[in-house]
Amino acid sequence: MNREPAEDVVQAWARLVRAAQTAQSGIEAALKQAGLPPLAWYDVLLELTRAPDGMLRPVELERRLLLAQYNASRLIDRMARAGLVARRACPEDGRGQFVAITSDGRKMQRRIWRVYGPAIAEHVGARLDPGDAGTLRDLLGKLVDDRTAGAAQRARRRGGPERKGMTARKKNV
Amino acid sequence: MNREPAEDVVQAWARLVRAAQTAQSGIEAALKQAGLPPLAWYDVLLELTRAPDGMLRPVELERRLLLAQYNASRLIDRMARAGLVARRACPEDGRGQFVAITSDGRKMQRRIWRVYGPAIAEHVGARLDPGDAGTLRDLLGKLVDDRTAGAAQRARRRGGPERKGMTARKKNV
DNA sequence: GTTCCTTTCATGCATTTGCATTTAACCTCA
DNA sequence: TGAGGTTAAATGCAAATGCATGAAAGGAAC
Repeated sequence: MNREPAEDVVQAWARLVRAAQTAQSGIEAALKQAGLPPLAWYDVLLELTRAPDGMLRPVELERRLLLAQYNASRLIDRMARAGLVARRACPEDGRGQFVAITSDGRKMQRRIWRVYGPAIAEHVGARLDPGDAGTLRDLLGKLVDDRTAGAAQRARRRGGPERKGMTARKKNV
Repeated sequence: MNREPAEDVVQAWARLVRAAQTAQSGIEAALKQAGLPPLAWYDVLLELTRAPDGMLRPVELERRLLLAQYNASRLIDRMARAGLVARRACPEDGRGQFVAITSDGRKMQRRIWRVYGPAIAEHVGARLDPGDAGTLRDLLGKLVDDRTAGAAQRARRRGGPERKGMTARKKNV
C-alpha cells in the first residue's frame, strides 16, 4: 500500500472536488432561481418514483442516497411537511415505516426535472467534448464501486456518507 | 443549446457527485479519526503556505477556495481561535485585512498532510488503474475551467460556490 | 417467557451554514 | 470637497447538519 499519492492522483482528487462543487452549485442555483427545492429532495423523489408502489423504507433511502440516518429522518420530515411524501405504517416491521411519494410529489419530481435536466446539460454536457461523458462515467465508476457490504453497513449506522470517526456506536470498537 | 442532457452526461454527472462524496467522506473520516480538523482548514493552510509571506486577504481566499464571504469570515474566526492563523491589519486598504499563517498553522498543515496524503492514495489512487488519474484529471479540468471573470465576481459577492438565488445583492436585479 | 443484543427511527443540543443586513473604507465624478 | 455607488468584512437570525442518546420493536439463546 503506497502511502504517498502520485502527483496526478492528487491533481485528479483536487479537480474532482472542485468540479463537483462547481457544477453542483451552478445547478442548485438554477433550481433555487426557479423557486424549486434543493437537489436532495429530487434524489428522494426520484428514488420513490422508481420504487414499487412509490414507497421505500427510510433505511433503504439512507443506503441508496448515502444519507446519514438523522439526515434522512429530518429530510423526510421536511418533505412530508411540504406534502411531497407521506409516512406510512410498516406492517411487517413495527419499528419501521414506509415513505410514500404523494401525487404532489410526483408532480414536483417532473417539475424539478424540467429545470434540472437542462442545468445538467449546461453545466456538465456543454463543457465536455463528444465521447468525454462516457469516459468520465467509466472512470468515476471506479471510484464509486460499492464498498464491501460490511463497510456499507457500518457506514450507515453512524453518519452515513460522512462517517466521521471510526469508533463504532457501542462498545464493539 | 441542447435542453435535454444525453444519457451518458446524466450518468457522468450522477457519478461525479457520488464519487466526490464517497471519497471525501472517507478522507474526512480519516482526518477526524486522527483528531485533525476538517479538510477546509487544510485548504486554507495550504493556500497560506504558498502565498508570499504566508498571508492572503480574506477576499483572495474566498476566490481561490470558492468560499462564500460569510463562510470565509467564520472559518478564519475558528482557525484564529485555534491559533493557526492570525488577522493582520492591511495597510493599503483600510477595509481589508490579512490572514497570516502562524507557525502552529504551518506545523498543522504538515501534520494534516501526513494523514491526508495517504488517505488520497487509499480512496482515490488505489481505485484507479495506471493512466486513469491523468485522464480523469484532464477530463475534470474541462468542468472546472474558469468561468468568466464577471461571473466569478458575481458569484463571490453572493454565496460563493453555492450562490443560490439569482437576485443580486442590492436593487440592481 | 426473559435476557441481551441489534436494528429502526426520532430528537436534544451544539456547531455550521445560508441569507440578509450593517458598518466602514474606497472610488468616481462633478 | 462631497454625493452616490462599490467593495471588504462582520454578524443577527433562521435553517440545516453532526453527534450522541433514547425509545421501541425484532430476534436469538437460554
